[in-house]
Amino acid sequence: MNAALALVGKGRHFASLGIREVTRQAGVVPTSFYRHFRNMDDLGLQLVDELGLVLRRMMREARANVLQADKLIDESVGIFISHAQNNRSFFMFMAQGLAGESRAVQEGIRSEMRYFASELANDLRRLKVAEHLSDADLDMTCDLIVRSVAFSLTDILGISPEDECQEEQVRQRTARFLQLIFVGAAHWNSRPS
Amino acid sequence: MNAALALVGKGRHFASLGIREVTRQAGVVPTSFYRHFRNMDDLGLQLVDELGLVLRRMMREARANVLQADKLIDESVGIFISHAQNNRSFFMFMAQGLAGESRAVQEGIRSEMRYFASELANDLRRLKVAEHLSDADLDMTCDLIVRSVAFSLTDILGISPEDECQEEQVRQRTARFLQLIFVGAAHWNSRPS
DNA sequence: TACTGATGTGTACAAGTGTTCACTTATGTG
DNA sequence: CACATAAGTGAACACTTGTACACATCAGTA
Repeated sequence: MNAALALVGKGRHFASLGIREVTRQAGVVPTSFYRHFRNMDDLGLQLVDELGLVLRRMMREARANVLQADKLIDESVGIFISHAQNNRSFFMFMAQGLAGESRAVQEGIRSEMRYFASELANDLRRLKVAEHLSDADLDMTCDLIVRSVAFSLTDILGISPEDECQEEQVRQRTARFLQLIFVGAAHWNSRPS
Repeated sequence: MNAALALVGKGRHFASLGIREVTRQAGVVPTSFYRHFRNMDDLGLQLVDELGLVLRRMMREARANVLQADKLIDESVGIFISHAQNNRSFFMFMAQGLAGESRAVQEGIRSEMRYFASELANDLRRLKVAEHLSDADLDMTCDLIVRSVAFSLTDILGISPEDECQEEQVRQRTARFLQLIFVGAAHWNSRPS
């Protein structure tokens, strides 16, 4: 699994990886692959599981650092971006998998995102942000937030890891997206549709 | 190019396609490939160009049908979704390319999206929507809109083309995302950051 | 100690891959 | 018509690929 991630991190697309290629990178003979996975899709699924762990770690760190609501957005975006930089390969795999060729992997990542969004909704409720929103509307808002941040992945992963300048740009743009969404949520009841 | 699109439409990922595979699907001998493309990346780039045409057609149709601002969102989302259904393979290619392995294709699609967002900003100016926004803020808003709609691609392309029920669901959710963003934009100046 | 289950190894094979070369066949222009 | 240019062909090359099988090595346990 680390070998596959390493290749993805080097710019390869997961869908184009072969068993031999992965085992070669792992320093192991091709046949050993079958001791652990039935095929590449299987490996992909297990990677999704591990991706879940990474995301949960990130959520925990965010919850620990974001105590009051005023610096919520900048703080969270910062944590997200630094996690994306520190686990580049994982997040590349995630970005690829969203439109990948294994339906199962696709659904797995999508489900991780849904879980993330629902946890975010819980946190916002707890922080007494957006108390006027119905549960459904809050869920919708959080879904949009998670999607926007996920899309920023393509921005972050597209720039070189040490280009502080561009990174700062992405950080600010992402934060403004979220601010815009929050403003929308704050005034949502005025147009309950 | 049609052959490659056809394979993508069948669920394959562009990054995993080979020259022989594509020419086989095209009913042509492998060597003929080199008469038209230098390699698969080249083919991908030419597909991006054609994707640009598809998007422009879509924009033209949207401009023709959205005359007044009140039904703007529902109308536009409808047009987008019907185009996505009618050019499934093209939009699949687009979704894949955003995190694909060819940096050039990635940049090409991204640039199409930027163009789309800037045209959208023009239209909104012309329709006198959000007149209170600065140019930069309007650009930012349109960027977020385009991203949200693009993300909905993964939703639409993930469901079967004739599942009207799920399609309607995606349509409504996407429209509500956009409404939320518009509400945010309408009240943006109250928190100019 | 002897055994067992998990992991890794080496060999083998048939099939698929990208790319090259010299060739034929259309198509449209002077 | 003759001719240039574009498009397609077939054979050949050196590799790579997925997968199967029998065998080796190691850890931990009874």
